[in-house]
Amino acid sequence: MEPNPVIKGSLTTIILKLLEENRQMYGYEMTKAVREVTNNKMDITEAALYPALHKLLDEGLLETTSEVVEGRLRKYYSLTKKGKKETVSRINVLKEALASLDLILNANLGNG
Amino acid sequence: MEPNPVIKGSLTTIILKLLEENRQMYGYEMTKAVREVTNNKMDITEAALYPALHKLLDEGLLETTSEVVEGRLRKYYSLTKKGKKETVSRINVLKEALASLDLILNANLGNG
DNA sequence: TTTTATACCTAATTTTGTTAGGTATCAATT
DNA sequence: AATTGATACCTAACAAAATTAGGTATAAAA
Repeated sequence: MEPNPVIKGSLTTIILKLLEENRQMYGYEMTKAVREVTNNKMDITEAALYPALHKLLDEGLLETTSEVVEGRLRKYYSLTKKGKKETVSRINVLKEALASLDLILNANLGNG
Repeated sequence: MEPNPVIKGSLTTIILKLLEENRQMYGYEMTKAVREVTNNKMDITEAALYPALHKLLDEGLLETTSEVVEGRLRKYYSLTKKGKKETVSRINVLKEALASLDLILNANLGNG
């Protein structure tokens, strides 16, 4: 059972959604959370995740605090004020896009 | 009302889906069909569409026949045998990915 | 002591779509 | 007669985003 591909372009919105529901999370935790809620059907690779997190930081949507827990570094991410606004907006955009895609995949498109 | 972004990676599957329900279609017709079923919310640009069609041709999933209708060229695309199989598979993969994404966007992901 | 899980990361490449055009026909408007 | 809008095909340069394929390091378990 190979995991579902991450729908391209949705990764940053997934991150924002996770942080909307959790005050703070670290990267590795996000990968586990996604596997858990999707029953291991979706796997966020770290090679995609970390650059995405850094981009969201650059855009001012996230901020970080670091901690050492059990001898290992954890970099916690949380939404900035700007990030909270943007999250609502991006989730809506994605949901609308998904609704359109559902129309195409499920509607009757035939002429004959 | 700006159109929804086309979810990246879904374009070729959209094309295959259209051709699964219509024996043959030409490119321009596909752009109109998508606008119609999505109430103008999704717009497939021709600059994305034609390269995607050519790629599917190269993969042996589509074949073409050309016609001149009212003085203008129409290049009709249809699914090959291989294309029909692949269509079923790709639609399933996309639907599963969408289901996982729905879980993330709608599920309760919070710990606190 | 080697493997598994945790935890961070980058570089090169590929895939895919966007931006910004181009060509040409036909019908309708000015 | 000339322009505009719809039809109908297309490409080139670029950007965005993920994949492939690594790397480093700690701690726990086998």
